[in-house]
Amino acid sequence: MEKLKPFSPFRLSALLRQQKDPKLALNLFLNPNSNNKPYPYSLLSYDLIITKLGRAKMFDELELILSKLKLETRFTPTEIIFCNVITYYAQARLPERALHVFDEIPSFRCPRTVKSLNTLLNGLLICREFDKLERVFVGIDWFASPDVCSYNIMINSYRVRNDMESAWKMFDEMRERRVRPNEVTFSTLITGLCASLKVKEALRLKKDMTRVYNVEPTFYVYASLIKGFCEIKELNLAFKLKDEMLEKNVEVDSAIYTTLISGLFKVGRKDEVVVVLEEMKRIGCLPNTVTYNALISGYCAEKRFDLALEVLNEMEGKTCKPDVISYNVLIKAYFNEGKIREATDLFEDMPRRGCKPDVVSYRIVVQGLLSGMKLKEVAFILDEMVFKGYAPHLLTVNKFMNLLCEEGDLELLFEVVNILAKGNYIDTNSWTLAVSAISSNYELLDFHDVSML
DNA sequence: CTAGGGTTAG
Repeated sequence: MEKLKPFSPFRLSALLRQQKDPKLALNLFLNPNSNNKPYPYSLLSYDLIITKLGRAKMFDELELILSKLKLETRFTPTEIIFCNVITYYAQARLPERALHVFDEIPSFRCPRTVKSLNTLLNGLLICREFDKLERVFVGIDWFASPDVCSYNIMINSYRVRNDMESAWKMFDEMRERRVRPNEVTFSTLITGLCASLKVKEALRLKKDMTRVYNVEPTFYVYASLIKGFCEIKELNLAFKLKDEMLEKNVEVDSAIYTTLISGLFKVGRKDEVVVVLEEMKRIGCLPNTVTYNALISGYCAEKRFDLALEVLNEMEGKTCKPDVISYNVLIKAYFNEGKIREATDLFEDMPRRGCKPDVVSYRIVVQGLLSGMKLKEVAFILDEMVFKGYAPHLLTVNKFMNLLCEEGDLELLFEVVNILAKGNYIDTNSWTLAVSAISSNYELLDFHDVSML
């Protein structure tokens, strides 16, 4: 085998940067030369390989690199490297390892600041480790003095738990400690208020943030408020906020417009939807697939299947193609209206139209056929589903098997048991039910193989 | 990659 050529540290970094495969990058990193002299790695090459291994969740290999880095004496690693590692562990839901990395930072001769502390706080929030989060925050002064970002993470941790009272306590504490709230602080609080439908209160806070704290509302503030007002059916106020965004040159994107469109449908003002679409066109905001899906969903709710189909067909000629959700919405709506034929036709047409049905599509079809008492068809779809490795919904399975028992269709029940057993999709209760139904009546079945039971 | 948001299916 040809020996690997030695690389200069500069060349090694360049090669690492362009190597997409993390395993090959690791090989490159570990074997940069053919002689046995210690290799003069650069900090950049460490940074590159750590990033690649972290993104690939190759944590054992990452730890190996870190242990090498710990022995380096020619330079001091930057704190940002450890921030990255903490975040990789957090995203992989490994809070203990994230904590461990934080503890180890000093042993790399790297000073720990509020930056890595905040990364750790946010990592614990990502992992939903609220107790650990609180414990770190309470002892925070031992490491560093909390800044506005630390407080924002804590406020957000209470917001995700719908504990706005504690969020406000944090807000008070930060002011006592002379940490000035910023636009993130207010958008987090406003989002929390809107989520608990205290939209008017949220609007008041938007006024106060400018008047009292001299912080201008951001895109995030508007997005939350518009959603909030749509939810409480105050469409006029939602539109007023959108106009204010345009006035203040805060970018209005298609998601904001989509919120407004679905809001209009919800209050039965579907005639105004076209006006919104025209405005989007006028200001150069292109509707995306989600916008069109909102239209399909809205028209379906109005039982205007003709219009919904029109949108779907229009999408097929556009750059934003219909996705699996477009079809699922329409199929579900057909079933709800008892239009079983239309629903199954569209479902079966999906592959030809270039869209693969997903587990949700199958669940919708099973549920729909079951409601329509198309029991043989349910069994057929279940078979296809199990073959594709999609898990049927447990409650639907139980309902179906119960129904077959009640109907006394033991033959079909037996078939369904065979299908579902392949994917191990039968729970204990349904097994008991099926076994007792079939075994107490097996002489009625026109086949004899019940050995599998 | 120290912090925040909104849209469509189940």
